[in-house]
Amino acid sequence: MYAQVIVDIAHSQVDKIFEYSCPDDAAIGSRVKVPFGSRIVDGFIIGLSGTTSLPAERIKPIKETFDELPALVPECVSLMERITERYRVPKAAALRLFLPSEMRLGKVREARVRYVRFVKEIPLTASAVKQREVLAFLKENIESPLSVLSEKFGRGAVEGLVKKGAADIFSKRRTRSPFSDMKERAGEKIPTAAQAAAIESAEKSDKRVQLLHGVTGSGKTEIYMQLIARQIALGKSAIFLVPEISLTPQMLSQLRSRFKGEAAILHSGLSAGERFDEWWRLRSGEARIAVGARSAVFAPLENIGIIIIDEEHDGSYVSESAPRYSTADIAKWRAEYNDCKLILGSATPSVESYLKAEEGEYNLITLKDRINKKPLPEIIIADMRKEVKRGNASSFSLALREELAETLEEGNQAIVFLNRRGYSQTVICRDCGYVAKCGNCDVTLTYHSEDGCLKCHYCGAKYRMLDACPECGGRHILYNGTGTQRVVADLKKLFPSARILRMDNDTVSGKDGHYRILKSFAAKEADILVGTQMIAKGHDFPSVTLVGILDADMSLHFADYRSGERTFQLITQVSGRSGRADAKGKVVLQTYCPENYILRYAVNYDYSGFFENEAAVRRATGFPPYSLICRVMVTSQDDGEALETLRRVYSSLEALRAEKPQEFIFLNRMHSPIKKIQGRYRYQALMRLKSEELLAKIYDIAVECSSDDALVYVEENPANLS
DNA sequence: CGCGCGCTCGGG
DNA sequence: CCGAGCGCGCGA
Repeated sequence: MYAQVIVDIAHSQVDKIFEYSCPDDAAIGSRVKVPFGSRIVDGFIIGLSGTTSLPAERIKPIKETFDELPALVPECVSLMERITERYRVPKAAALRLFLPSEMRLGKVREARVRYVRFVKEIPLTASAVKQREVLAFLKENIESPLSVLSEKFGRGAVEGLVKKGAADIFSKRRTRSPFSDMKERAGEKIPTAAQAAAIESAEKSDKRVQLLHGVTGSGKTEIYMQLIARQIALGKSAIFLVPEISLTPQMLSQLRSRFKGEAAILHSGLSAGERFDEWWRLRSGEARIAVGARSAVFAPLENIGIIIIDEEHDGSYVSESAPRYSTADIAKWRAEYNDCKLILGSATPSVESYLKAEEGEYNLITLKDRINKKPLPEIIIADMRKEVKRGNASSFSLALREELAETLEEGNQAIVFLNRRGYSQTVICRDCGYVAKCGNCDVTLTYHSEDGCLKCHYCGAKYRMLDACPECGGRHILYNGTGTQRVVADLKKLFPSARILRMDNDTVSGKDGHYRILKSFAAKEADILVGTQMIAKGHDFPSVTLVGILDADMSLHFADYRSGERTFQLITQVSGRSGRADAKGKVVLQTYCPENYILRYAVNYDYSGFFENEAAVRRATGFPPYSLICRVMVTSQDDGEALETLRRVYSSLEALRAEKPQEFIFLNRMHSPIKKIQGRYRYQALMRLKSEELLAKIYDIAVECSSDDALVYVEENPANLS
């Protein structure tokens, strides 16, 4: 028997299939060790054959096979081919996506627990009191973990018995089940009429992809649960994807209570061992529901009955390192392979997805009401220009202050949202205009009051706060712009007795940093939660009746074709946090341009109005989804090398344009807006293309121009152009 | 990717 | 004449 093997070296030069001889029981998908040149490397069997075209003397045998069950399910081979074709990465790089990283590095093995078991009765001397006790215990219980026995009777007694042959030690695989200590809530709910209709529509539709557009609080989660439960009942498996930040304990406990051990959680908060065990539970069939962020789309499941992507518009579904896959693409391929439905759910679908639904490619399912027709919170616009005129220079409008006071008085909770970490955005010298910047990153530094230093939000570097301007020596240092830290400080002054929590990248450290904060807020240990982006998503706080959005304009003025879409999504998502239980919710939206059409639609919860307008703008200006924006990034530690590489990239692109001028709407090259990040210089070629036709060739150019000194990569419709 | 081979250049 | 340095191609 011969095996086609991909060696686990992600490099274009060894990106080919090698043939080895193997035992007849070898299986496709197995991880193996093979001799390769002068060394032994890991590899994957992706095919088997009885014959080979190579001369027998060149064929070497596979050294060993790793797992009793092939790590890759058969579908992986076809997915791997699609990934390599679409994103132009080596086969090994594509295959690596299917394994938890800790498995490849061989760092984690299965966790094993040693057990002691009863073998036979033996005579014991009168003095062996402890051993007699152990033996009696074992006869009663047949087997028991070694650690338990050792603690109870002492290690010596146990070992004595083992030596005498009365007991023996063996080991069992242990599953490090995360969240096993979580309280379980009530199980099944009865779907509302609207939910039942949505479920039926999704199941009956003849379209592969279902776009579930439901306002915040319309009960999408329950629909997902029901859809999953039905597939599980049919003996199939399911993948449920959520943005990393939505993997809250609430959501996990809901899944656990509903599906018990059938659900396996894959996310970055788990320890390596936990992730490894959860992964194997899926692979072995012990669990059939994979829940997780982006990478869980590669879950080792067979016979998939449904794939769900919640908050489908969320930016975290695009990988930011090679291969820069789009989760929806992979999910579509898997849905095709398994002939099952893909559900995209959101309160604010991406313009791209909604357009596909309108054009009939996706089936559109709409939930226009909250559960029990609870009203959506009222959004009050606070015109900050008037506040300034009125002499109010603080970050809080009069309206927000009044609403905050009222909320606190009533014993309810409030969320204050703004999209800036730290205390103040920039530190400027008033004398000469000097702005403090990071040495590695060409980015302005942010002042953080708690440690009294300047931080770079791109590389995390810390600098000492300036006493004087390094340029002119002036001592008039100005803190410009407001961050979360400052908002907390200001709120404390306004409401001295209020308990305030802050949640942003600086306060959520470690494995369960943000769970701790959210849990504490949910337990009403604080009255006001101040935070960035990360508080916007899917959390359910029944006592929150007020949401303040401090700088709704911030994201609006970004030089990005999606800034309107993002702002709309953000306002809708954050507003959705208010008034989820019985009390009526309110939202105060502070802005300097209340007449902006995006804000108008957001205030009225008018998604279709927003969509029609936005789509018309995109069509007229030739922006995605009516075109494809493509950026080829070049980065290098050496400025000259980066520039030289960009020149080569650009001339190849120009050659491509000469071939197919009608495909290019636009092509240019430039410095990246941020010239340096983490010590690497950045240049880019930016283009707008009519279609995806030339994408493969552009990826090829990137691969060709990439070298040891300069990294070249392609981004499709990049989320930001920094 | 990591290795070995062979070619080239420079020192003695 | 030999040893170090580098580019290339190979691995099954």
